[in-house]
Amino acid sequence: MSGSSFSRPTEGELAILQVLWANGPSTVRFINDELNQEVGDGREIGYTTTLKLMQLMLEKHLLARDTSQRTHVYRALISEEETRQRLLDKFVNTTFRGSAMDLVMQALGNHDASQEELAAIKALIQKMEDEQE
Amino acid sequence: MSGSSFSRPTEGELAILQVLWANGPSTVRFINDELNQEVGDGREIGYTTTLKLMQLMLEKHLLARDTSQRTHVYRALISEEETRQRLLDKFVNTTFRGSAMDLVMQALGNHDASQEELAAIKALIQKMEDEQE
DNA sequence: GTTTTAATACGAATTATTTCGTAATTAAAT
DNA sequence: ATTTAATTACGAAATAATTCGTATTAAAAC
Repeated sequence: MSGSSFSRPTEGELAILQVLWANGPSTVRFINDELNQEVGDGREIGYTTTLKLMQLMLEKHLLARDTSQRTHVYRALISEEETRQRLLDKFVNTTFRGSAMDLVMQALGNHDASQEELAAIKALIQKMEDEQE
Repeated sequence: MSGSSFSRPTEGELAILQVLWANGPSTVRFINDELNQEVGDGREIGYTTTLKLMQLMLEKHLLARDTSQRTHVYRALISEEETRQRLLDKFVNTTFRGSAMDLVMQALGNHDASQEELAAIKALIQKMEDEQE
């Protein structure tokens, strides 16, 4: 299991995947709109820029598309879960020298967690401790 | 506080910073050796490649150097803590849609944590709950 | 049916990052 | 002193990622 070989998505590719994961199969137009309405500096991403990137992602087998209609509908070929895990592993290695715990501690320490969130984490830890024996 | 403006280090730059953070001020030779001895594919990073990158980092004010000796000694101008936090924020936003808790849960879930590590996290959570009131 | 609008395809320019070759310089070794 | 080895400086090539212009085509509006 898990020996696949798709390249890690770049930042731009990831942004597109996020839209697809959040909204399901979508057109280039929709994705480009979504990317642009993320309030920011004012920089606009051109339509053909998004189109080109998605066409490249198609070649890399990150996406597939339905071309039965004139307006093509794209969908993600990799899951959010798998991608997150892959990027997380990489991030832990490069930024936290491989220590996932250091990352957890820092992520916890610098964000206000709600009561519920803390409870969820405690529950997970409890479960891990139970399984540990 | 904290409104500084250094650019996020690239992957290559980060690797160099890691060596400097771990070993303190170092020469190009030492850093290049460290980077290469990370067992891997066999790809060797050339000495001048590392040198050039470090010279560029100098211009970006990521590093400073002591040129009193023929062999220059470089040191990091940004802290590991600050850099980790900056990269972590970015990573949470791009990969976990801003949810640090999602990241924590996934990082916890996919690594075997030792008893001590779990205890440390529990202690931190306890502290946060106490402070929450 | 003609015009307008919107989509795709594709090449190429731009920008960022990494890589290295070569020359010049300095120190060390012989 | 001369040779050898190591270092810095610097330009430029190679690679990766992003961006966009323009031509073409298909549908929709008129």
